[in-house]
Amino acid sequence: MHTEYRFIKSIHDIQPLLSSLNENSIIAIDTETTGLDPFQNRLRMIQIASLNQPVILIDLWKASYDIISSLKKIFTSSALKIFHNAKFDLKFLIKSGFIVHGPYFDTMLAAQVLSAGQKSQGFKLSDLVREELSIDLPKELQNSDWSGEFSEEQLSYAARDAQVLLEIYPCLLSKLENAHLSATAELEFECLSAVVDMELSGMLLHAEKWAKLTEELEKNQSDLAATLHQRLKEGFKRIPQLPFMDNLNSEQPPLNLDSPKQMLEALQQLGIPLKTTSHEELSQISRQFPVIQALIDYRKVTKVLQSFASTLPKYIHPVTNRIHPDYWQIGTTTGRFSCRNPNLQQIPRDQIFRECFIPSEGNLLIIGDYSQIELRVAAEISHDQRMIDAFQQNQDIHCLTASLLIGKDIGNVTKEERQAAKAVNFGLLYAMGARGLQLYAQNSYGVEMTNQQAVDFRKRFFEVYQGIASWQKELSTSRLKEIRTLNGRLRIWEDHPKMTELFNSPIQGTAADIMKQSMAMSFPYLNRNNIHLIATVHDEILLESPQEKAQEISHFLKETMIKAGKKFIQQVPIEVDIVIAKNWSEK
DNA sequence: TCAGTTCGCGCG
DNA sequence: AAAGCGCGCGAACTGA
Repeated sequence: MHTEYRFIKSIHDIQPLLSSLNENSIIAIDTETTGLDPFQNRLRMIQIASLNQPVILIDLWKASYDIISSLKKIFTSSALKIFHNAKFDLKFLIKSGFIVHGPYFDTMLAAQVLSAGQKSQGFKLSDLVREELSIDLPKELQNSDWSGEFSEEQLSYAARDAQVLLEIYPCLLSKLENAHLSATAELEFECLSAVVDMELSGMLLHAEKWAKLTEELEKNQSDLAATLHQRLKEGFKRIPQLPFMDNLNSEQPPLNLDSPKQMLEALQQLGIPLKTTSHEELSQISRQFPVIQALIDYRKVTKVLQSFASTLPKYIHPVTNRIHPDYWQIGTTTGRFSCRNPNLQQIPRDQIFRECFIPSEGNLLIIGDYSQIELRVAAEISHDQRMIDAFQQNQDIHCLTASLLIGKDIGNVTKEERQAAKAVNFGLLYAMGARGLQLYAQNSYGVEMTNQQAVDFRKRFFEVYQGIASWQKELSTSRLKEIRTLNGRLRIWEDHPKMTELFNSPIQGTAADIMKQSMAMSFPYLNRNNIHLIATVHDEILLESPQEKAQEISHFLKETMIKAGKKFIQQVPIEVDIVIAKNWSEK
């Protein structure tokens, strides 16, 4: 494959492209950098492809002032800008001082939207080119070095990567239209700037506080390990013929407390009836066996220690002193974000962890949280009149469920009853069984219920919320193999889906649509005011704002989040809780 | 030995 | 008839 290109030497070489730009222009942009980290590595080359023109290549390290200012004009023009994984290029462009304006078309996001959750790989540029153009791109230059002189081969590959974007774009565009996925893709593209800002901003961790916390947890862990050993030993003393006895008395670590396999074996030998050592099974018998409670306690602290406490500091960036995770816009089959390196979306809720996430000097956090968004979406989608009425009358939905289930006046519902109803609401919405409900209520909300109670609650729930019941009934008899969110986001299954997945997908997915809409809608204003998005956790947005602007910005965020919700949800009001805080634990 | 899988568990 | 869904991560475990 040969690509015509022009290596820009002077302002005259870039003039044809610049002067041909208008609001209908379409350009494809790719960049080459000296590495993957926008804070430590440098943007070297920019390639721009446009219709009926050779690809232009600009060596940023040698570009004159004139060329740079031409580039600035190109990036802020209203031309459609096509990228593959725009997030990467945009981060480098912004760190290099460029302002880049949409509209964007991201070929990677487009392909992911089109795949509708059917595959998790195969979104590399070369994959798309093979699929859309039936062309096998020659192998990428292995570890290509973009910090020295360019070879002819490097230049030609660089140009080619920009050129093919222009060629696969119409294919992807028409596929999106045919699949009625344009709105979904548009929303993803409109989100891009917000996601870029979020990754560049990252979050600030109070490192000293965190270190102290880690120390305490480590002490805690060794105490709990000792307790667990002690309890195991006590158990085996009563059954002295068991082989583990010797082990436990020796100096060597008797058995690996972290090994599910070894623990299962040991506990079974103690006569404790277990099939696995999952928390679910353990929690049921923790009262009868002190050793089980000891294992649960040990595991809890071990988990947070190895997953968070000891690993998080490794992610503090040497340049910014902040943590910059990777967000994946289509990291999940339903449309939610996923987050990695580290996954800030699963920092324990416990105050001792979250209070370590703080704003920088002179700033405050603004935390916006959609209230019961999935239940509101469910009411909207299922048209359940009782649930819709409840939300419209601003009733507490969990109290309402409690009062309806137990036939009590809504004002007399106790805290415990509300907790139980919360479990019922969230569980049964996605068709949890009675057994599951019972365990879920216990584990998530500390609510004891008998199996019979769970069966009754389940029955009552569907009598009371008939709209939910008939919506589920309709779906489960439909034999559908695909389903959409309220923004038209599609999920397709290869085989017949589990009903539970079919129920959950449009609800979780619509909530994700709303979150993305709110990010897209709020970014331009935030950006103008120099306010940064610093995280998003499914139904929650975090901003960092100078103290003196916080009031105004929090008001704006709340209104924008509600406005975003209203775009998809009309029958039910959207509620957003806003907090201005000195750390992440204040919610 | 090492890549891939499973278990268990943190979050929403 | 019965059925929680969506992730990422670390350690243990499996298989060639």
